[in-house]
Amino acid sequence: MGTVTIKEVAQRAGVSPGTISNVLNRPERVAPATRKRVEEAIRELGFVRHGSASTLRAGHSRIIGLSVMDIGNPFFTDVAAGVEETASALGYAVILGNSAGSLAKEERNLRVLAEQRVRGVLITPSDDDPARFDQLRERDISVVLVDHPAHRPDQCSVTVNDVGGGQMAVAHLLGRGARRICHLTGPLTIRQCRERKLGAEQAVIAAGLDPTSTLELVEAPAMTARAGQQAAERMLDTGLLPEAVFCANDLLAVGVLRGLLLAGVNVPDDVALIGYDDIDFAAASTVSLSSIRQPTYRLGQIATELLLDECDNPGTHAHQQIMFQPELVLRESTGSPR
Amino acid sequence: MGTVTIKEVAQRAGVSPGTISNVLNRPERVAPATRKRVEEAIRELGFVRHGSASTLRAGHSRIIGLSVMDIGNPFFTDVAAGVEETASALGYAVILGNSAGSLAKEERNLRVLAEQRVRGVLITPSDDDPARFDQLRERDISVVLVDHPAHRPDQCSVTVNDVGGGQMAVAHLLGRGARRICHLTGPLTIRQCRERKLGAEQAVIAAGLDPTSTLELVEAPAMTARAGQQAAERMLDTGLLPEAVFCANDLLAVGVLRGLLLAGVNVPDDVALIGYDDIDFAAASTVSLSSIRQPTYRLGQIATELLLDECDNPGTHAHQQIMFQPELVLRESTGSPR
DNA sequence: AAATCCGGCTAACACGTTTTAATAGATCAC
DNA sequence: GTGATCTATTAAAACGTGTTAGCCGGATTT
Repeated sequence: MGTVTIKEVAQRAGVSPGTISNVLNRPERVAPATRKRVEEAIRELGFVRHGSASTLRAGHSRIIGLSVMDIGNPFFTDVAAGVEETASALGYAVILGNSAGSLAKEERNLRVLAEQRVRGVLITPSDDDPARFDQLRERDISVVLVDHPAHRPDQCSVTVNDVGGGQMAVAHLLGRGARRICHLTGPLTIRQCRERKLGAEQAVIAAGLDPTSTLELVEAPAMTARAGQQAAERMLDTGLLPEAVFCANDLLAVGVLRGLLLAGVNVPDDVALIGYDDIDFAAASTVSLSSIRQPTYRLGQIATELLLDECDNPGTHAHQQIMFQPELVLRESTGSPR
Repeated sequence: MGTVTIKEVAQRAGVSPGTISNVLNRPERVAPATRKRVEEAIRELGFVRHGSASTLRAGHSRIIGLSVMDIGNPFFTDVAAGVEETASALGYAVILGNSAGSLAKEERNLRVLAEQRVRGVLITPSDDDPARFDQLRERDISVVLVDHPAHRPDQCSVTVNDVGGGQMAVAHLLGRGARRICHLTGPLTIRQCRERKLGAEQAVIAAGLDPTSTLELVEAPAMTARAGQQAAERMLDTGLLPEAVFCANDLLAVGVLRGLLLAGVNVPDDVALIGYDDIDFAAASTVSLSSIRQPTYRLGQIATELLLDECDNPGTHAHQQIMFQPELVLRESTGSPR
């Protein structure tokens, strides 16, 4: 039938099944001559190792789990690409789970991962409760937090400095001479939004200015282009436009841009505009968008490397909380030449 | 330690391990009273089934594989979301593989999936060679093709009518009175591009017009916004703008839009513009973009349902080649009110 | 009352691999 | 030439679950 086992390979090569296993897992322990014979038999019979049997005996699989909050968001997609490529290069497969912001779905995904006895889990948690992960770690499943800081020292995490990103953005606007800045944030229940806002405030203070008069906060109900356009329309209604707008998200920024351009406002001369994330579209917009770039792909890559190091070298592994620095990308929307 | 087995649950509930297995797999065969006792024991001990042991014994897993061409493309992301959600609801996990257009990576991904003895595979193949899938099917792994037509009647596939989509787009432009239309396509090695182009030509013929004088073909080297903008700049250089442009892709269309607007061309009054895919950004663009919408999420959903039906009911399953119809979405770039 | 049936449960083997302890053969020191 | 050391291989025992055949006791039939 379709299923050819280690035993048949052994018979074909004239050795015992144990030797086949050695060829597969510790090739250096087997004499070159027999190794060659075995490899030939494997090819002739089209043998492929039964991963489940392997996992059952070894106690752990060569699969890692990845649970993200929103598979539709380019940020997470880029992270996922980094994870997939890194894991694949090291011989690991990736099981993908999309929690879609729902805790119930996240729980269910983690349960599936536990059933599969995955080697480890990468997760961008929906909330701040660390209890769920302990449940996994009791089962010898390593966990690395992605885009979320670890609460405990014996836990790896990979994040990007959101406070620093907010600071950069607003410092840039201040440097261009803006003194009445609007910060259009997303829901402040989102940690990233809170920190970017904090960074914005710090930049104002660092410049020796008064935060309350310099920075006006507007909280959008969602981080979408539609919400951004609505926010822009409300600004226009008040009659007093800010000199610059810092959006917590490129999608918001794109919406604001559209709203302003439709009303005949000149960007960047009347109002300067900067977003966050540097999604592909930021560069392609009618007025190309200045933004804060995050090393998304690298985020996934490093998280995966940390996870697999923790799995493969449990003795020497040192838990790390890595924080990347974002990068200011200047384009037309804050007055840079294209 | 962390690992609690069926045996311990059995002891706790005062039954044999076989009964636990029955509770998990055929609950109706066990008396309500004992079932309740077992379920309680499971909860108390925090038992979770060992997926690999289960797979080994049962001969198949509760995992399906998904191999896509480009995880960064919103089209595939949306398909993946449909797959993930549908599979998850039916108790299946999804292993994600990104072939990134490389056949070698695709091969490697399929190998990993074969090792895991996945229940089935959803794949958007990089080329037209059907031999690779036969290799899987010999191992009792079902295969459903996504966004690619099946060559054989005993093979399921789910596609979207690309010829029809091209037809719709150009018919709409003709209906607005355009008689000099530019079709900006992507590389014609891509099947989808070839078919959309064919549809465009058919629409012209159906309107009783001459294809060669009505439709000008421009082939972009890539389907990106940058390539679109460059194409627009070349059109402007010639001095003779078309009355309308049909792009094989929204990203191309966004680039064209940017190029035209920067040159002071009015869209849609001077040049009408329509894209393909209806990515989120199409609606958010400065001049919102008319486009051809594909039922991406549903594509993933139906493909998954077909696959699991083929797995669970091998007797009654009827292989199907399903083709969805795309949908015309009208916005400002072809003159519709916003 | 004996024969039959049936629901509910158990015992035990099988799935394909990894790993440990043991074996046989070869090499080496003395 | 004898015993010790080392190398290449093997036999056999796990890993945790699913499944099959069979057992037991009570209910139903004749």
